[in-house]
Amino acid sequence: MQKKIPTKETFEFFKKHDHDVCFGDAMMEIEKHCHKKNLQFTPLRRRVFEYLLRDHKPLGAYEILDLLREDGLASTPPIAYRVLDFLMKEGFVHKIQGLNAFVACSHPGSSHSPAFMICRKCEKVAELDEKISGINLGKSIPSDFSVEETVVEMRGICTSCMALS
Amino acid sequence: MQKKIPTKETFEFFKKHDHDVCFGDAMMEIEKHCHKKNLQFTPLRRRVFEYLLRDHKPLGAYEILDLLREDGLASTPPIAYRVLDFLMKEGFVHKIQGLNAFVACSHPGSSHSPAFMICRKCEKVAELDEKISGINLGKSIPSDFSVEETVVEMRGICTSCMALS
DNA sequence: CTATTGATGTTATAATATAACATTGAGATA
DNA sequence: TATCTCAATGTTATATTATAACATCAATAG
Repeated sequence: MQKKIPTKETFEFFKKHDHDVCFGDAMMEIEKHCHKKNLQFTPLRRRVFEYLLRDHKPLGAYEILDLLREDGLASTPPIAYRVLDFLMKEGFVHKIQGLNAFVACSHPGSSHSPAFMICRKCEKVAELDEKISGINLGKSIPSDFSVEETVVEMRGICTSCMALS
Repeated sequence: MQKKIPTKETFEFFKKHDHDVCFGDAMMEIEKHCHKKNLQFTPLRRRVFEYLLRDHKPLGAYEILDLLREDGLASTPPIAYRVLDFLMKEGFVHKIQGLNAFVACSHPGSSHSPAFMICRKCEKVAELDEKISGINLGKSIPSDFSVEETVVEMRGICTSCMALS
């Protein structure tokens, strides 16, 4: 059992937030999830998830491999892709299609069609869930198509980076 | 000058539509556009655009290169990517991020944040404009991010393919 | 005519991702 | 204990997607 942690608002990621809480929260969630589903949250999986949680910047598979190599771990492509597949399948990591990169999920558990805001300057990413974004694609589409999965990505610039220019 | 062609509804692409009209319409548009902007709609660019217009299936860059090779034309990667860049820049082709593939735009001219419905079975793609989709991301996002570009893709199954199962 | 420019052509390589198979280690079971 | 099984990890090779850098060519502006 862990202490209750205040809900964070996703779109605050571009501002300051308590990242230690954020990090610990996510770790706790994935541990709980894996325990419940009898899945192995192995050192390798933990390590990769840590890289992704460090800040809200997406990492490419080969960046992850570089980090693994620095840490003296195995670092051939399948290693990274397999771990990422696992983390994505369990809903703790998303792929950012527009960047060929991977980012830790900010709302694990909440059933989602995530939407991402990607800052083109700092490259950080914020994830919006449907309630915040007001986006719900499934409901807005024509009747001759049945949606199974959605990708929503917005490129732009975040307030912090805007302030710097 | 050309005869006025009836507006097509984008989401009818998964059903039957008059593809000759559709094709001719698009060709006319791009010719007009290039003439107006004093851009060269060269044989190579025309050929690639034709491949993309043939049906509403997205083509990968290397598929386009195969078609060029079959047609006895130059077919090294930069050829395809350059033409695709041109067609995308002018708004007549979009990239489908989830497929690493390219598709002819269905609403050239209409200022858009396109949304795509991609059938996982027949692999055809329909493009929705904001009015039809009811999607308008720019308006729904938090105030600490300024959207410059959006990617919206829906994977699923179209009526035609649904009917076959 | 020659200089510039945009388009195309060519060679090489970078970046991203997967297939196929080998090894290991931690339970389950005989 | 022995060994079976299975998921995870490790390894080798290769497929797929994309770009960098530079060469050529043809139209046209000066």
